[in-house]
Amino acid sequence: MKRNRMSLQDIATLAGLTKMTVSRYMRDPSKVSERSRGAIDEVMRQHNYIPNRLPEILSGAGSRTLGVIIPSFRNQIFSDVLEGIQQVAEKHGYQTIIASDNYDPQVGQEKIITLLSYHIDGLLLTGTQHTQTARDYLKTSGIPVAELMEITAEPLDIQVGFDNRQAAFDMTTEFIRRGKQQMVFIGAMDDPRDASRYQGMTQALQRSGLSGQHYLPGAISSMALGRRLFQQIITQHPQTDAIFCTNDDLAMGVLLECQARQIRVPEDIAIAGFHGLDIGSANQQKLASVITPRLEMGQVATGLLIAQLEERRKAGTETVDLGYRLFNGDTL
Amino acid sequence: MKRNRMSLQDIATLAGLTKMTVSRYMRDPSKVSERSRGAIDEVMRQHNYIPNRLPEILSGAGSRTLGVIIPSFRNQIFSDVLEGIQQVAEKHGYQTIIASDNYDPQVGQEKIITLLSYHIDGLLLTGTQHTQTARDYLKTSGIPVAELMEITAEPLDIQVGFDNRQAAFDMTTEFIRRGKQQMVFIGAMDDPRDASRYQGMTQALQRSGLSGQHYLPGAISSMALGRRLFQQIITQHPQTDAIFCTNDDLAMGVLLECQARQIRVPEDIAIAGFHGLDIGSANQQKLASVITPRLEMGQVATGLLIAQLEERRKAGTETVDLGYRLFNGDTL
DNA sequence: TTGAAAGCGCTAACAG
DNA sequence: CTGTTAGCGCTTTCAA
Repeated sequence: MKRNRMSLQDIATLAGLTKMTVSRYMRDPSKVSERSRGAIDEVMRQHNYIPNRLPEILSGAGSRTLGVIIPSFRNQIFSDVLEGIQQVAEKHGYQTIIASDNYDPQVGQEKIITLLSYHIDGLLLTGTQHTQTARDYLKTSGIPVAELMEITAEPLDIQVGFDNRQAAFDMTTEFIRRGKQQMVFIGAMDDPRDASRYQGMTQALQRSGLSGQHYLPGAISSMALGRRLFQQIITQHPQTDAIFCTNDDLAMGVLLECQARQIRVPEDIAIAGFHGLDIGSANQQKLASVITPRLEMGQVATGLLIAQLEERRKAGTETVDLGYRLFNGDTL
Repeated sequence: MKRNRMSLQDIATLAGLTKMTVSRYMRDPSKVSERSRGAIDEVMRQHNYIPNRLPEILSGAGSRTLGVIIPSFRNQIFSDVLEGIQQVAEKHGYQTIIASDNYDPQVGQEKIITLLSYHIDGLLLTGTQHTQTARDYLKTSGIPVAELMEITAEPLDIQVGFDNRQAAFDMTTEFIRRGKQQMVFIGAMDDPRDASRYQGMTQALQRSGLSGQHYLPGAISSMALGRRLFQQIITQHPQTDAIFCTNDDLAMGVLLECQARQIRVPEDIAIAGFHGLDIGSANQQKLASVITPRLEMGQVATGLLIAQLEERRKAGTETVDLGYRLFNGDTL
């Protein structure tokens, strides 16, 4: 019932050896004599020794720990990415320390510094929007960084994502091809991904001499939010014939509200979402969406990050575009 | 571009002081002279000093870090709990290290030991099913542990949850009150919560001289899974008139499949889910469900855990039952 | 107000 | 095969 945990020294004393022998045993039992092994085995079994990773990390060995910062836990998108990260990290024996920044680069900066103070070996970030201070710290730290979900011209190190702008451009083009003319974009937290998607839509519209509206609630997406926003939209812009949402839950909310109002989808109003979530594809009337590789982004980014760490090469920058797929469903 | 990060010593040398003075400055700038303060300020600004938390933690101060183990990131239930944990941890200046055990107590045991080796101050676990070895390590470590999502007779320290069995009992009673006789329970990963819920249903049925079926796919719940299982159920037990699911996504899958098959809900088949997710309550036909306090469980458990840590009292065990609410919706 | 010494628990390097 | 020494970078304590 002691306040202090058992140390290697304690084990060694109990086994009549020095901590060095016990240390060797821990890393590779075959490196100590049969005799010692038995003695240590016995003591260990009785005392639930908890290894202490800190001294080793403190003396400059790696920590086999990756930092992860996501905007929010309450968004399935990032849960999927996290799952991918965990899978690969676990496979390679890496721990993860996860923090969330609530979509705020300033908070993100603090989290980055905190994670660095724990001696993480590498860092996975969402998006490419970081404060200058954060960039400075990251450069000083010298650890490899992976940015997920977006592709930009200037990766810090590793970048794994897809082209949000192009995806929205393509989906919008599909709306137009089907004769829709009065499009509205519904965003959520107004993060850079939302912005790129809106930009893509605008560009596609412009190419056809059209223009569109947009709603940026600055809130986390949900079905309830989608319903609420659609009520607003249909009042303010009754001529709307197409709605493109930055997330499938928003789009499902819109779809349900259309059903409630006897608005025909897609004849009166066409709807598309983003990400290709279960919620949309399992629906009776399948939701059109841009299917994104969320799990894969986590997996690939973590794999590349660990590869850099293991090979101890600080390779040049590396960008992987995992692409996306348009799913037309029944709402387009 | 050095491989080694800057230490307090380095800063001190550059500022013409000793590391002790810089250390004091870091904790409280008013504890050093105006002169020193200026010198340190200046050096700091130029070098992005990253504090090193390890030495302090190593020498026995707390780490202000909590460990968290959840079954999976791909289940909104735990994302909500996580969010609650993060909110409170952040407010009190605590970091979290999060791991997932894929619903496997054996994996959970490993994760517990790993987290302990990082000197966490406290630990939040999902559920109350732990290996004996895990229990031994936890006791030896002496840190306070919070168990979430369930209420049992023997908490380790803190337990924050609700009565899964009673909740299912109550919901089943409601089914029966409405004349349903042929109930089927759909579980997911067959974790102890699933088991308690199934038990609650069985008890309520027995009280009325009824019995029920159950399906335990051993997979993570999803709408698609719900649809698939319902197809099986309706084939194998065509007389089924009520379906109770351990999660709302499963229930929504069932509901959609009913719609596809022109089965009237709730007249032909009544449906209820569990947790009260957006997906069910935002639906046109509102899904009956047991509404659970997921965010609150995370918040309350973390608050209690931190309170114990700050007061340095290893209080006796503490159990908080946050309850649940039945929502009858339109499917009952 | 500042400095010097000791120590947290481990492992790398070197000896025996 | 096993032991000894030194050191990672802080903070605590004691001293000046």
